[in-house]
Amino acid sequence: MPLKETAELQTLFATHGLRCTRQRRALYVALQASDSHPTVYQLFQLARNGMPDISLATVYNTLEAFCRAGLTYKLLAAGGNGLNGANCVRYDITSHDHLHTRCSSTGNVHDVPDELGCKVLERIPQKLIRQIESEMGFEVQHVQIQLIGKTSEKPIGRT
Amino acid sequence: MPLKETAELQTLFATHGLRCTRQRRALYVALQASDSHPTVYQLFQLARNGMPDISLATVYNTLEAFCRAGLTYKLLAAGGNGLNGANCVRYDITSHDHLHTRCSSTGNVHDVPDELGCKVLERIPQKLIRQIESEMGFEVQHVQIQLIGKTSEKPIGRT
DNA sequence: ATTACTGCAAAGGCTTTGCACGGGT
DNA sequence: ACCCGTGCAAAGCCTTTGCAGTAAT
Repeated sequence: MPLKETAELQTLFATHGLRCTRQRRALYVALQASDSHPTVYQLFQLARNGMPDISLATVYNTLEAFCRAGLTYKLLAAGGNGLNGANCVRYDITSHDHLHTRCSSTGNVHDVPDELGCKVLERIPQKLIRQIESEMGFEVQHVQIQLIGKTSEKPIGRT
Repeated sequence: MPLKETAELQTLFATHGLRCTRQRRALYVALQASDSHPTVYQLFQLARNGMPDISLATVYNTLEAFCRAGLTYKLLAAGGNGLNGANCVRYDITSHDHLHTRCSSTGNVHDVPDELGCKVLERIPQKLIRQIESEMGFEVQHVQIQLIGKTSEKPIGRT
């Protein structure tokens, strides 16, 4: 999936009732270019590279708007801690199920390449999912698989 | 696995260098009795039922102590958002890999019964995991699978 | 008797919100 | 021209920490 150009983003945003601003383009592109599922603050830093006066509040607002529009979704334990439902959010842009690795030391999250991730997902029988749904009274919409462990080489760099 | 009695907890805590206090027993039992992976605040409320003067700080401290001792571990995106690494923690007491459901509306987390969860986990070929490890430079320690969706009946109750 | 643990309260840090200005439509 | 989105700053809330008293060993 190639990076979307401005014109394409214009259409995409318009379709979802969103205005096409510099900040939103930058954030969308940053999200799209990353396979590490940045946190709000990481996105803020990324965006500031080419846009020094962007506000952290804008990042929060924009990502919330993206999610409302269905352009992105919250990853991991979004929905939080039972009080204000506000914490520990990472954002993701791709909508198909895929695998993540998460380093238990740094908390960094990365995508597992699709050709490998899909093979894992394929092995999960739909029949079992249906069985879980009926036994638990739960309707499964997505499957998230995280591999928890440690980065053994190739340190991530930034941080 | 039956609920642990006080004497048993005494031994367990001692083994891990922890003192056996009322508060810790209550929290450990609450965690053990729950299959919904409570947040700190939920545990606080549970504990307050039989112990009205327990402090929220104690819940935080105790769970942190449990984790340091290896009695519990943090679930989901513990390790946070890149700034203070402090957010969105849920706790779990069982140490073997298992599946969770998470309601995208309420954020509530529940265990999938082992007899079903294990069948899913068994279907993931170790060979694929090894391949991911070598391609990504990552050492996999745990596999966490979450089924994201909606509770279709049996609402959880407390908001 | 020692000292780890608790409870209280204050501090710290992430996230959200109100408001006026600017930019997109 | 309209009004949504941005930026700033303040408020809100979760989590952590310091300290004196208490309880476990």
